[in-house]
Amino acid sequence: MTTLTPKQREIQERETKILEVARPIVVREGYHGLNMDRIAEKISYSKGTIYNHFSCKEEIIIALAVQNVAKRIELFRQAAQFKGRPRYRMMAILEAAEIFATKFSDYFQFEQILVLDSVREKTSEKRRMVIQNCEMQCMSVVSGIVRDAIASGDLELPKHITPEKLVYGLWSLTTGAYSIALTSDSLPQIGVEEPFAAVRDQVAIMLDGYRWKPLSTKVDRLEILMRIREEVFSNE
Amino acid sequence: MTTLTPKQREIQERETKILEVARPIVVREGYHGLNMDRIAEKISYSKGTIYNHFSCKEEIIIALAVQNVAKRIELFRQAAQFKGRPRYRMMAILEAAEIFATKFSDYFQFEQILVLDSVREKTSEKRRMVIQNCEMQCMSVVSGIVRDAIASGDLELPKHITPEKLVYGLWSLTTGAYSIALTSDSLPQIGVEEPFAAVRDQVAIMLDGYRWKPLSTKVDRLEILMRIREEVFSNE
DNA sequence: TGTCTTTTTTGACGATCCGTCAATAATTGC
DNA sequence: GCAATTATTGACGGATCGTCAAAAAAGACA
Repeated sequence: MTTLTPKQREIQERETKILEVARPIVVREGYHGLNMDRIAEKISYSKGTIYNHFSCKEEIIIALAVQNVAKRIELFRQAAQFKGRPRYRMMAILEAAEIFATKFSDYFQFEQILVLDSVREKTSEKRRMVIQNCEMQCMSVVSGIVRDAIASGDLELPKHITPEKLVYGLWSLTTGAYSIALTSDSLPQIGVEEPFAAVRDQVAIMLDGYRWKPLSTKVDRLEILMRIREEVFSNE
Repeated sequence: MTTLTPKQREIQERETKILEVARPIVVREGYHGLNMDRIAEKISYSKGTIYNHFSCKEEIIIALAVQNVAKRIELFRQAAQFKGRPRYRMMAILEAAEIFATKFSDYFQFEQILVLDSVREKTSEKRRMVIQNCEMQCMSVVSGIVRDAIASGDLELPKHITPEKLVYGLWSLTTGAYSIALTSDSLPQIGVEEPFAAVRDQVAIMLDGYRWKPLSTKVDRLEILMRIREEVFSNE
């Protein structure tokens, strides 16, 4: 199990190497910039060998995405462990999402490519499941916090709204905002200079809409944010 | 100006025809399904002729998007004319966005293709500007409603929050939600069966977070929604 | 070490699609 | 009706994909 023949090691290292070479190409030149001959040349193996690892270039792109999702879960789990009331832990989650969006911004590019049906079609069920699974785990961490808030009395949801719907709202707001911030030219034009700060405000307002205590008006949000950064994400 | 030679008419009609043929291909088979030879065959002209109209296939896709954006503005303008307090007019805007997302769902597919840098790069500045311009007009309709609400005393924004930031929040929330609803498989799995209804709830909660009067708790939202549908969108 | 088997690597190849352009056809102006 | 202009055509060169038979390397075993 643990012992590998030199050959097996070589193969494994080569797979890493392929992804290492592919990543900056996709990031800098997008979907069209990536092509098999180019990778082959860069890693000094023939094209056929790459096809032994990945059945098509779409598989390489989804593999790059897979490399990142584990980090996303890790950040979310760390955030959830912040010592404080559920609403503060939720603020920590938002901070985790922001760190992920900035430090691993590659990921959003891969995701943008992968939402295209014509690309997605060619990827393996297996890798697609890994990504979906991670997404669900993240959401489950978040809905856990919502449930804690309900249990502690800090939050009372309207009748027909489940914790999952709240999570759907936050997920939509943050991913929508990050994707607009990354791709749209209109934002600075309408005077939104710091999209991340703006998102934090919007989320705070949304949680206030739920009357999730303590309300943002009663709290020094900046101070909490600093504590989160120090206590949970000092290494990021 | 108004009179066209038969030849000019033919050319104009052919351009329409190209888009007519291309649209269902892109919708059904995505970016990769669309190719020039196929269009040429379907419209019974040679490939070269298509290149007289569009410099590349990316231009065809952005032209398809352009065909729809006018409708978006129209829907938003209609919505803004709803007779009632600003918050109800904002609800009408949300209804407009929902109608656009359902009746013109093609558009979101085109948009998903067009956010890719490698695709966007090949499109003309001119068509990109048309789209951005429409987007800005829509946002300006919405921020107009926000200003009306402030003027009438129904809404008071926190110090550092501009009407545009509020619009950014709503824009993020709705586009994020629609895009997740269209592409993610996780939604039904976590128990969110009716994404559009969920979005309406989330927006209501967000506006409550702003203390935008009348609060959703004081109002029969369903009744207002019915009135909006009847008075403004009965033809949709 | 030598030989046979299995696994891995290779790159030439066919297929597809893009975008061009010189040759041809149609239209317009006079 | 003829010359000038404009539009159409499809063969072509170029890029890239993914395959596969042949060659090379690795492994098994005496």
